[in-house]
Amino acid sequence: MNSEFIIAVHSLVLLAHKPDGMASSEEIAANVCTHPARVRKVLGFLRKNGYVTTREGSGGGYRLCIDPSDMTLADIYRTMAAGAITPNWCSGNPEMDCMVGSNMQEVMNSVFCGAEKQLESYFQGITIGQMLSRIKACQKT
Amino acid sequence: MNSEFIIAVHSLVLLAHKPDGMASSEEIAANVCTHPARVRKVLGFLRKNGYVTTREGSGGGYRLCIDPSDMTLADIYRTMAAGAITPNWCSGNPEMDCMVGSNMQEVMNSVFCGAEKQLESYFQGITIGQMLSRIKACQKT
DNA sequence: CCAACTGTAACTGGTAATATTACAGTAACC
DNA sequence: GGTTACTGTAATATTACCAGTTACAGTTGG
Repeated sequence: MNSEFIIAVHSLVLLAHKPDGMASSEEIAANVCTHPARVRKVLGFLRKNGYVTTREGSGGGYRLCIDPSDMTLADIYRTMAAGAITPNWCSGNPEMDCMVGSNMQEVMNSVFCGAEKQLESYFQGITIGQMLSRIKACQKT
Repeated sequence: MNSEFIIAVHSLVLLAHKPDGMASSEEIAANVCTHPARVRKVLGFLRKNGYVTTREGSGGGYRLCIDPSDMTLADIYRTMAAGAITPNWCSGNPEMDCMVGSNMQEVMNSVFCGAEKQLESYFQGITIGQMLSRIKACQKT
């Protein structure tokens, strides 16, 4: 899976956890363990999709603008990592004489298309709010 | 997805399609569009898992030794690409003070563990025999 | 012995992913 | 109005991974 998916999810959970729902790219980067520039890039995508608002300038940063229980991992997957499990490497070749070799790409494609749908429906069942609950549950033990 | 998974599936479908169920690495490689050495490596794994038998020496090659309708993509996934969708990149750090940053790895891990299971159950419903049927269906149109 | 294979390991080159740097633009605050 | 603290974005290392390739030892049939 795409690391940008991870960064997006982690950032949103962090924002959901903060009392004021706000944080700067530097603060998020320290928590995620990556570079602030990457965080800005990822959260820029999330802004364009309406999941966070940003404020530039001093005292600025990112703020969650959707209820954490209304945002699922499927939303984030579609935004940040659609097609991530479909391989970029292709076997066979449609020009080929052999029936197997010439049609494998198409069949393989339909298989992974189904796999994507399967994965999305799984992610559909997990919200940012639930992620936060799970984290709290970890903490207690 | 791992390209070795693709090569494995393609090779097995090809073997299932051949009347005598047998082919050399060179023949398979030409059909898959890759190098014979890669095919030998992949089919070596399949041999170790009991899906094909090999014969070295002149006139040798690979032969399917399981009924195509008994072999599912899930079997191949577990052999060739287990953990393929779980990211190798980790956010957060268990040593961290913050509750979110310190527990994110564990929670993210459980999420992807579930995703793997979901994917496997999808692959469980697709056999090599069905793949071959789908290819034949493509050919007709 | 020779030819045709498999089984492996090692090396190469290209490409994708991550980290880093840099700087223009913007807003708060004194 | 200047300074400080941010975002937005592009460009540039740097690293890691992956497919392709080569090479050669081992095996088998003729």
